[in-house]
Amino acid sequence: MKLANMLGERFRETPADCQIASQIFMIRGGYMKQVANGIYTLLMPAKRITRKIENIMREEMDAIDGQEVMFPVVMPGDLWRESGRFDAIGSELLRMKDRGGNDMVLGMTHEEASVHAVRGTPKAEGNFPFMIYQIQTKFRDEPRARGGLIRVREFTMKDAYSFHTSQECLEKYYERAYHAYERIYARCGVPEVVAVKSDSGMMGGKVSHEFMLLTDIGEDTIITCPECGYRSNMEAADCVVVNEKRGEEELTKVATPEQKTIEDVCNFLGCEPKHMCKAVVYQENLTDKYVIVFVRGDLEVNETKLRNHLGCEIHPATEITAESGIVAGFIGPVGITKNATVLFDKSLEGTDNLVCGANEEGYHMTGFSIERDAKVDSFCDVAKTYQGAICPVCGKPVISVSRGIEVGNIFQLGTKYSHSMGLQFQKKDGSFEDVIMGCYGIGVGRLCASVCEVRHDDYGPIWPMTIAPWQVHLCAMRADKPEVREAADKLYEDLKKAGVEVIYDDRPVSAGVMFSDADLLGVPVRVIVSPKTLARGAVEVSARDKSFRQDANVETAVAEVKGIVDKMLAELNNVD
RNA sequence: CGGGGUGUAGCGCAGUUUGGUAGCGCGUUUGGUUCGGGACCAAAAGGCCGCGGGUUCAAAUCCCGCCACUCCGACCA
Repeated sequence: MKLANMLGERFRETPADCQIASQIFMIRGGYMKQVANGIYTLLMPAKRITRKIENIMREEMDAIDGQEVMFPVVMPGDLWRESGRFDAIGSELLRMKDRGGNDMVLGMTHEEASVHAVRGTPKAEGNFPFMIYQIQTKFRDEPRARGGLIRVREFTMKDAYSFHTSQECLEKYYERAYHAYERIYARCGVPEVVAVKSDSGMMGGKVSHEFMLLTDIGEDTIITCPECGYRSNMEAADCVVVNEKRGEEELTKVATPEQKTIEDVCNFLGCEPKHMCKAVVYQENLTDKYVIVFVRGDLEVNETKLRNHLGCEIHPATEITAESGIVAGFIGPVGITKNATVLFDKSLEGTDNLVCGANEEGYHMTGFSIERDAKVDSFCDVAKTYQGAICPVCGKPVISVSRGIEVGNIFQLGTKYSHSMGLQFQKKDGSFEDVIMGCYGIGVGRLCASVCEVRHDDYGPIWPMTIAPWQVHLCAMRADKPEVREAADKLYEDLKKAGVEVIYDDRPVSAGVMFSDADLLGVPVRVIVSPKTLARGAVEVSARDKSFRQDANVETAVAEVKGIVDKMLAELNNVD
């Protein structure tokens, strides 16, 4: 490909709307163009990268016996009614009507389609397990797309669905998929991607993992234990604390006028946040019923865990009415209203001598001891863990909090979809049972942008050889000189003949322009032909990551460059 | 969905307070001189000033409405 003829403009200045490195470089480098909020056209460089990522995924899915299929983008609403998700999912599911007035949906995930594809034909136990996958467009009407390809509304996803006759079989296959995922990330040049325990959310099912690339621009919060290797998404992380007994005191009501927040009360009474009992008020979405969560004063509520504990959607209380008996700012466990669900987080277990609200405007209690003063049937785990908290696995107080981008996930779905949609298999004794499912997804564009996020310098991306848009960037400097033109043109043709992917820049531009465009395209190997190099019978071969820079003889350069490319490919592809 | 910001040439921006018919840098085109990290000189092309309505002799500028993009938050397989 000649750079001069390639569609896509490279910019010197950062477009105003770009925030993060991958977005800046992919816009500035002419990889893509935004069409609407969260919707992009991928131009040649980005398309070539994503095609290579897709092919790696294909190879790894095929290697675990996946069968590639293609589900429809547009599906009848009735299919989604079968699983209950037509009504359960909010407006990120784009709904529309066809000419006959029938509800249709734009696919945001394909569990329903996969069950539809599998069911109908009676399946014998012996036909299991199997996995089907596709690489296809998804549309999710995100409330807030941002960050270039990291979070978009329309994107390409590799999604896979496996079908089993037993939990053991699912677990065995889940392990294989997990391993295939590790290979995919390693081959794409980001072996540092880690799997973390995750919340299953609307997908249903129990066991699930997210594959995370740790970086500060990530939107997920990741909990890791450097001692034992425990890793979890914050949403699913257990919070473990130890409370030391302080010695019981008498429960006493004290005046705390206008002191509503933890900080206010601590300053006013001279106590520490961890010696307070904090109340956080939510409401159930459907009923508006109040939910009061008591948690240790220095901690926060993990709303995902709370949602799972209650089994319903909740939101922070918008308006607390007088009739509710809830005195905002002064809520405490003693004499708490009956008009609310009251939960105690286990961070309060074993605490004594705390400060809590008195359920009366302008008053708090001191000397509150949880076992003595509150009748707690059971404590639940709904607190957010924190930096330095106790690891729930090894027990050491070394929990670390960091940020990550979710570049893939795997779920043990169980029978959620097979049961609701009538997908069963026939056992040897002739009876029927629900099929057990797993599902496995990776966003292609997000992975591409994520790699850029962690593989770039000040001048542009540094693409790993396996997914680089081209393998070699050939620069002809002073192509107006016949000897340069001749040598560079020949090199271009010979490299192509040798099976090397080359982007060829023979434009009559200055060295600075040529090099900065090459930096933006991030091709791992650069070959420069110039009067200077030809004078010594050579071309210059260098690495985008600056790991080497050397001369190659003009006559033998093709074989040498091909050797370098193959070596770089092999280093990434030879995983475990 | 709540709160901010911005829409002027392909990109980055000024002009809006105080109304007078649009400008700068980069890029693009042409000619010339340069030539290993975003060169220089000269000439040129390129704009329904987001859209609709209003006020006015006159609107990029003032008023009303809408739309889009964007940031923070809520939400998120």
